[in-house]
Amino acid sequence: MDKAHSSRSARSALEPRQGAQAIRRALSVLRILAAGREDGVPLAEVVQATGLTRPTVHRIVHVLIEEGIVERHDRTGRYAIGNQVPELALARPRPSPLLVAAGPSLRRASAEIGDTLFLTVRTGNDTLCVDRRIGAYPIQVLSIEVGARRPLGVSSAGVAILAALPAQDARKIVTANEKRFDAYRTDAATVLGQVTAARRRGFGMREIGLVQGTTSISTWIKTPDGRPAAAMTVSAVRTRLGPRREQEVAEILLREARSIEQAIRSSA
Amino acid sequence: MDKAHSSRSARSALEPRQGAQAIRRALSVLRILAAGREDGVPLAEVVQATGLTRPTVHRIVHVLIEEGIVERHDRTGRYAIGNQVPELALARPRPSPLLVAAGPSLRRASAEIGDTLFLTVRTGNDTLCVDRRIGAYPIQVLSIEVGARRPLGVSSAGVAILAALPAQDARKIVTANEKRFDAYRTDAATVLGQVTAARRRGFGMREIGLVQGTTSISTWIKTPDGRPAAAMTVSAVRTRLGPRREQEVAEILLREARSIEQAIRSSA
DNA sequence: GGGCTTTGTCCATATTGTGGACAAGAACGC
DNA sequence: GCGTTCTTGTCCACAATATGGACAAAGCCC
Repeated sequence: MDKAHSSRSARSALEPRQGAQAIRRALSVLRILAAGREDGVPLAEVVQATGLTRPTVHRIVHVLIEEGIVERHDRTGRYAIGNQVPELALARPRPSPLLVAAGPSLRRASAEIGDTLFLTVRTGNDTLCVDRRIGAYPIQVLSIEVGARRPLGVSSAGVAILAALPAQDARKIVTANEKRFDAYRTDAATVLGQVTAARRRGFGMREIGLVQGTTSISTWIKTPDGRPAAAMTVSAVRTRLGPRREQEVAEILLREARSIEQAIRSSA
Repeated sequence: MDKAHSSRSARSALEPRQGAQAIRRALSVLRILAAGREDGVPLAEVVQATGLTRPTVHRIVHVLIEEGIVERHDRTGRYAIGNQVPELALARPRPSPLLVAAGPSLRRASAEIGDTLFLTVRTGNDTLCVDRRIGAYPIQVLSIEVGARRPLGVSSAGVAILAALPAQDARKIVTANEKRFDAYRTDAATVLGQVTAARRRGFGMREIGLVQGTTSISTWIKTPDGRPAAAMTVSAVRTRLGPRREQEVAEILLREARSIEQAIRSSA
């Protein structure tokens, strides 16, 4: 084995470092729990989503409870993120630069479009909704809230982000998330199909949103290094987004996505 | 060994569960990093504060970096809480009941006293500042910000909380934090002395605040189960808090602390 | 009360994580 | 420039730690 120069250079990029299996496992458990938000997630689902064995998940979860990182809801038996997590988060007082950069664009687009607007970031293999703006139109799709977290691929935002990634990376993520797709009634093949379509079209779309009768359109937002870090999404009841308006909305989103990318570049 | 009924009953209270050393260690590292806020903490200080060996801390920290939980500032080489922590925290949307319950009291006390007011919670062996209100008086002590985290015992809020705990628990915490006191130029004996004084007096006080020339007064706030969970603190330049005014301010703080306790009880 | 699903526990085992010892940078002095 | 002292980073033999198969208990639904 060539141990000569395997260290320094290759290390930072390829994520090899070992000697902490348990810590990594605990974190993947936490990320699954985060997707369950206030209500939490039953143990069996964590087992399914992480691919770990039940005793292992059980042990991890209960240690995290003792440490205050996880809570168990007595009524339901579900496990959820505990209140020490926000406490740790207070150590980072500044709002993310993306949120700052996106502010004006979200305001403009929301006023112009009138339907609900979402800003979603990529975090690992998940999408995470970090901002939501309600529009002026009387029927709004409010199912997704700030903090909502889903496997990349199941929402139109996730599809858009996957579409903007190198095809190989996208495929790797979809494979990694495969086990979690069942819970959202989709599968790897469907997701990959939507990604290809989005790549061709230039923006992501789900004609059948996660909520019945809604449609979503998403554009990706890239950081200066060319990697998609977020997506901007409009969701509306299906009848509001016919072919004509779809094109119109997409153009606004594309324009504002470019404007956000510009704002990030000049803030860095 | 009596394994008969060692499980179920004793488990929840006495924190025994094992099989996750590495996870616990990673968490204690995280809590130290949280105390470093944006600037972070040098590796050596994490080693000192946690009592772990350097290779171990190094390994843990770097795995956490790969996972996005920790960041390393390239200029300084210091380690800090990473941006995935706030992302996980988004899973808990509700503000803590304490913050809600304390709102009106903080507003009243701040208006009445005119000096800077802090709400500090206990989290494990640390105090964590969760709210700050600036008063009307032109000289304000602003050194402590929301998110500031310190070992229980080094601030007047910490002393107040320790004073309200059973003496034995307080001593245990002080011992656990001993290694971290150097960094704040104090030691276990001094802290225990202040705790005793606070217990007699009915409120916590530091004549020489963490910042030169300031004085702080803190009252503890107990949850319905009788355990002190937080403290309310006034900080001012020393000359503002002579013996007469000290008594006056303490009375307001004591009154509002009871009022917060009442509010918690009725919200639960 | 019998089947079914989900959660919790035990313990022998080897895999994982440990930390002593060593190496490589960085910051200072002169 | 070249020691000196600091902090950070890496290696690897060893054993304590975390693992997961198998079993138990607790709910839930008919």
